[in-house]
Amino acid sequence: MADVVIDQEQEASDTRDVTDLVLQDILAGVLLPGTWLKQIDLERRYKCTRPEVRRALDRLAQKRLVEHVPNRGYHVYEPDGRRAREVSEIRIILETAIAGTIVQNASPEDIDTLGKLAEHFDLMVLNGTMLELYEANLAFHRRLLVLGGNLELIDLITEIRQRTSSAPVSQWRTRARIEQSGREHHMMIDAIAAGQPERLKEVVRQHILQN
Amino acid sequence: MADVVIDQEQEASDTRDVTDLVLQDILAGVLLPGTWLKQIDLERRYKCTRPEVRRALDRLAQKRLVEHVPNRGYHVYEPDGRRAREVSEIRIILETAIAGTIVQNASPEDIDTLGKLAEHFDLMVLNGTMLELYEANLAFHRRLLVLGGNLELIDLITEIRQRTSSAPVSQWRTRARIEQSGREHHMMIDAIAAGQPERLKEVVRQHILQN
DNA sequence: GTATCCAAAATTGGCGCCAATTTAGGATAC
DNA sequence: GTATCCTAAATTGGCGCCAATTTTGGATAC
Repeated sequence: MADVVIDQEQEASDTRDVTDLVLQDILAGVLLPGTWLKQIDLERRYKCTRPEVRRALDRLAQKRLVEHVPNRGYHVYEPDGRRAREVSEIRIILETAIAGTIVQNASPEDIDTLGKLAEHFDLMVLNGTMLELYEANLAFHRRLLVLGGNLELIDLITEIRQRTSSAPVSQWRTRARIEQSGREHHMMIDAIAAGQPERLKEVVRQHILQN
Repeated sequence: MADVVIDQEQEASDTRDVTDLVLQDILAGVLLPGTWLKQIDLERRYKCTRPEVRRALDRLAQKRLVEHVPNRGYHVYEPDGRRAREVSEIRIILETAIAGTIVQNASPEDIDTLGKLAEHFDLMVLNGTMLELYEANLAFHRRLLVLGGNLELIDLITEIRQRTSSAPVSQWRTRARIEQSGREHHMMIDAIAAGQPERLKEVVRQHILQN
């Protein structure tokens, strides 16, 4: 397993927490699975102190994005096929479960908003960075879930979604797949507009399985 | 909001983590909602150092069992009706979703094991402490979920189950309700033995709603 | 040439100190 | 007697040091 390579210093964006910064680098594929996260490296990389690094690592270990080996350190989790499959299954259960409510609650304005977010995603596919794309995707799905009316569920899905994304590169590698994701977003909106919950469920299922 | 009252010192069980100790005291209702968790108090109560206390508090805050107010401290979350309802809804979604798989996978030995665990729960209703009862209940449900075949799902349910338990006293207050829980466990087993997933789902739904 | 052992360097992780902020209590003014 | 301000005590939380453990590199023996 390779160590963290500090090739370029990153601007200290003081507003955001170190935990988020590390998390984003893992999700963006900058910190690859298996990478040992040495405290000194992170300290320099994110221009922060030792305790901050340790807090971040502990939190990420709690979220099971990194593994903690006592007296050895922390390293990014290796992709686990079984686990990824199980998380997908859970996501399908949760996200299809509220499809009915979403279809019921969606007003024309909501559908319009979703359309804008889907188009924003398409735009980021062409002109955005990996992170912007990731966030555009998150924004669309978050807005969709809001219509489900269960705030706790949104947090939960956001959380478990991060658990699989420890292999972001392998999942999002092909442009064709990303473009397909964009099309599926519009298919979801169409299903909602048509008032067809079953169709929405099917698209969501495919969307999660193909990610 | 009252502060932590240190009436009796607790034996230092060195094997277990401070986080778990605080967690259990919250679940057991020793640390009531609203209680301010002062670092010095916890330090003395659990015979541990300052950094250990802080790590525990940070973890519990991540799990949203306590709330962190910067420069003020941490306090146990007040019960939130909306949130409790939403968590119940999520639990119903997840636990009924795998009912079919559970019925399919359950062997006669599994049913036998479940029966023993259900009986153990009944026994604890009579002779056990609140914590033992809580753990007996957890053991039964965990064994049940194992039959669902999704390990990730078990962890997830265990996790979100803790989120509502911030009001353990109000939920488990009456003995009648606890005994009803015990009966429902047996009803679940019966439904599994009879190979009736729909009946299992219904019992699970009621079980969660009445908790 | 390869395996083993030992020592030095590096890394993790426990712990306590102290500054910054907040809270409580009392003195003063009205 | 009550409200306001100010001071002192208490609490949080940032930060760095140092011991314990692990890893690495090299010297030695076979």
